[in-house]
Amino acid sequence: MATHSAPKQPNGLDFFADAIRAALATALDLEPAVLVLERPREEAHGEFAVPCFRFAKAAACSPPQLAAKLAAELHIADVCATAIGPFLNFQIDPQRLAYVVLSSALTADFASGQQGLTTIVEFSSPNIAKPMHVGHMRTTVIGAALARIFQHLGHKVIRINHIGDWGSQFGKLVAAWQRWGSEENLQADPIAELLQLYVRFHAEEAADSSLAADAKIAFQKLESGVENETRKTWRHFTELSLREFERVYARFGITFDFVRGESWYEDKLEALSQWLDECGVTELSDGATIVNLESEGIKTPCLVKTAHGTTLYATRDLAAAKSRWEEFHFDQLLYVVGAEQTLHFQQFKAVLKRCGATWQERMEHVPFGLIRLAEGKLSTRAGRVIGLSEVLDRAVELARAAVEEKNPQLPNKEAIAEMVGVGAVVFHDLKHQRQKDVVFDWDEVLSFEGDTGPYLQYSHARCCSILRKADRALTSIDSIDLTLLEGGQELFVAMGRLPQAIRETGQKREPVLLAHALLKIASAGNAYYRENRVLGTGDLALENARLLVIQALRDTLALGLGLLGVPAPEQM
RNA sequence: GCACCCGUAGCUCAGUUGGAUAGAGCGUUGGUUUCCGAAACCAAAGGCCAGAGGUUCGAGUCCUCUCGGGUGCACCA
Repeated sequence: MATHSAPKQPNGLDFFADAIRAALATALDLEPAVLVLERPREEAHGEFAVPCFRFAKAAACSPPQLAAKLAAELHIADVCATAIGPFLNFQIDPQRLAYVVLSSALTADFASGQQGLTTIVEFSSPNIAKPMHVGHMRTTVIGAALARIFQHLGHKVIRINHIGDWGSQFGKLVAAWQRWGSEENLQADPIAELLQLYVRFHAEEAADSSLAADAKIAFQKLESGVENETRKTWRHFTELSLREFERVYARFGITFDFVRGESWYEDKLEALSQWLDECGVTELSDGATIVNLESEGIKTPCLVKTAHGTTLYATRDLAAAKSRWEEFHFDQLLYVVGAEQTLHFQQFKAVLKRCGATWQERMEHVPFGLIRLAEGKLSTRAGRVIGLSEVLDRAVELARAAVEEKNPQLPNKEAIAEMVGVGAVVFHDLKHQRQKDVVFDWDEVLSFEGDTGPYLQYSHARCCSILRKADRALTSIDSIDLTLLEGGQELFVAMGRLPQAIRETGQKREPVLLAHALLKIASAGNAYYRENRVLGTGDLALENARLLVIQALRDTLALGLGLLGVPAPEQM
């Protein structure tokens, strides 16, 4: 399975990187693919660097000698090679760099690719009957960003929301509902009522053993497949919850191709059990059905059925995986799920491996670190939660105040505040490396200055503002005199690196790479239009040239923000 | 007890698959607005990359151990 995405035409700095790699490969008699172009530490040294240490031995000379030799021998169009010690640096002709980067940035498929790969991203996956809290933020935001990025890279992307709508917890919920439920409260605020029931169940469970027994029976009734009162209640809860989730997704601008709860795979569970038996991997242990995984180096066996015959999380995930494979024949299936479930994914992949399902290699757990509060781990039961809507509301509220203060004359301030607030929250999440735990800090999430979503949005809005004031049709790049552009090198390089950043974001499943590439672009952009005034210079040719840069910058920021899921208002 | 993840500036984080003098933001200090938007820009100060060994031309990055934080380890999801 290929993981690299080749753009239709090398764009941005890839255009030069490919040429450099090809020339270097010929000179060193190597495959271009093995040559990794690095970035010189000093920007003044050029756009690309190749340390010559590893090639020196084969060339029978010292690294500095090799670097010097290659610098003298290589002839690459519009690229100048120089040696500094053992480092071979490449500088792109500024004129040519500006042309290539600007023209690629102005095309709709900038930094895209074309591949027929099918990528499934499973993300968000909240549990019915509980509110979405900050803990759901990471999977939702990271998953949605990865999905958009793979789509941009040319994959056929299938987004699946694997709603937690099945399992013994619903037996508990139904049992609690039958004892204490109030239809009136449920209508008024469904999630709050369901949450209250859930919390109460756990509070009273220890003192009243009949509760757990009732819950067990309720789930058995649910799993029996027979239409009954229990099932009706469960379906009602599900519908109410989904409606709540939809509201949050709408604010994030997220849609799914399939909202398939665990229950969707209900009728596939029996066949799955049979399949596991046929594969000869199941065995009984203390009454439960398990798959021993010691042969795969995993000590804990995978439980696929409880002693009282009900299915488990792993059972349903196995059924889901198999069903997806049969339906989509995916090239990759990414599970954007918290790192605390690493063992679960190792186990259930190992089960499939034991069954001879080679396609399990295409499945990948994309783990992320926990969001914790300063007071400790999030806990729905303990009431230690911050609702996702609450976070968004507070961010929007602050954004509203900021807009009111900085730009009171704007029309549709409310819509802009929503975009800024949501953008701040989303970007804050994507700014962190996936695997690291995040301590939730209101001040940080709600900050609009520095390395933040609103900073990127501001840069974008500034470009929009300049273009709006110029109020003219953009001249074609080929009729523009790019020699008039003196500065901007840093900006062009930053923009030119976007294709690589997007590619790597996909390969490493790490949105922080794109986030940082965008910050660099915005920062270089802010410096650019500060130093190079666009309008009112009295030189029309110069204005048009700079306007083109602003247009390319705006398009690039809009592209990147769109991929991350940060809204890009034209004014703010 | 075993396994996995994390430890970089006062704080929050990057660090180009092992390369050149470790970079941003916040905060601190100082500067920039008769000029396309100051949610911005410019500059200064701030580091024994948790600690100790090892691997090699070269280590924040790889290996081993120690310390500190987090997570998981059979009928929850």
